[in-house]
Amino acid sequence: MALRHAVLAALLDEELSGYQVTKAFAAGVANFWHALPQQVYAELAKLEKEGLVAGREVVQEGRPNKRLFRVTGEGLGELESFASAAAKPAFLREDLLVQVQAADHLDADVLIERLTERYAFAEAKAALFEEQLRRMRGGLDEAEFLLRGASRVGPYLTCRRGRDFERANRDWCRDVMEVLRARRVQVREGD
Amino acid sequence: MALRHAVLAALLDEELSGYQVTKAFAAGVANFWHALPQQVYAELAKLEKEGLVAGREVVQEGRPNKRLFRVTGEGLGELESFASAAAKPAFLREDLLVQVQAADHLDADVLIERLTERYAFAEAKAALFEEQLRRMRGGLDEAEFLLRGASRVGPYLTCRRGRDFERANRDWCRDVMEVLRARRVQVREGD
DNA sequence: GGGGACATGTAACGGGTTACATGATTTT
DNA sequence: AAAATCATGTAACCCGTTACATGTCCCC
Repeated sequence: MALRHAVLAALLDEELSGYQVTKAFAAGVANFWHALPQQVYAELAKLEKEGLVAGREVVQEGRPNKRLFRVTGEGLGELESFASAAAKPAFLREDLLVQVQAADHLDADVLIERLTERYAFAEAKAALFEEQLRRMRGGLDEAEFLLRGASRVGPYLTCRRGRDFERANRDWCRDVMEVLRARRVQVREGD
Repeated sequence: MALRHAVLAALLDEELSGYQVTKAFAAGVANFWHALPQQVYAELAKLEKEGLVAGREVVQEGRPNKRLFRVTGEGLGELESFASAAAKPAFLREDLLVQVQAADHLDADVLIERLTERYAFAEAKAALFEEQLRRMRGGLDEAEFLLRGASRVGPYLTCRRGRDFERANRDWCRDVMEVLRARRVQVREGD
């Protein structure tokens, strides 16, 4: 039941529409949680009914009207009690890990295709995160920003975790490919 | 729908009972997937009905009888076609990330408690993985084992990913705590 | 005698994913 | 003219989690 808290956390620093929240949670750039648009809209409706967020209609010209949401005092309380309870650690749950687990029984070429794809994805996502971090830092170097920066450090720290996660995925893909290629050569020499 | 493939992958190298598979998937040490006992038993039943695994009754003395499962030719085919399709990349989905995202609006002490807990958990899990890796390597150093080792490298490579994931979690917790503490001091100086 | 391993499930619930739906406006 | 962006949902399904259930044997 952490989606509700993720949505609340996303709304802490600025008033956003459901659409903007879904963009923050978009598959490619989600830095601290992931959710589909349908989930976000449903969760916002629930949160509003419970008084944890408040929405206001904004009439627009040239594009559809929208509803902007902000976190209420009760909403912040909900987040506080969420942070007071022990967080459940997450597990790695990647299709690719299952495939590599079976590596010794599968065709190496097929696996290398999968690893190449994942490598590219991880590289691209890490670059996106890196770009976001650069923008958040502004002109400051990281230590300076984290210690004395005026802006919020929470989003920066979660984004950094996202970047490092994808870097680790990238490096792992690279290493696994190296091993598979080396062993394939090994097998040929053994013939 | 990757649980079925995770179960198949777990059975590739040895015949196992449902209970042994659940142990392989146990929360603390799951190196490439995570599943609860109920899921494993249900999945094994389905896989057997579909002919992807074959079970045989083993009568035991002094403890309950058990059923050992092995992957059939069809089961291996299923895994092959699974590996042929593009794997969906996973997302980080950690309660703690949500909590840190909201760090600037929450009590630092409470967050540091959460981070300390997660740090200890990550450290312990990384150590477990490291121990497993050491056992798999036997006497060989890693490069030697991966290149010329006779045993299966798939499980080793996924376990290494698990270890590095938890190390990254640990280091991130450490860094975040450092930032929160430094900024707390900063705030006091600003008074 | 109690707790932990061994061994295998059923049932209910809730959250996440997939598919579908609508409609205006801006960009290519 | 087609595709992408803005903007918001409904409905069905599957999977994962939580809670509950049962019984033996071994070790402290």
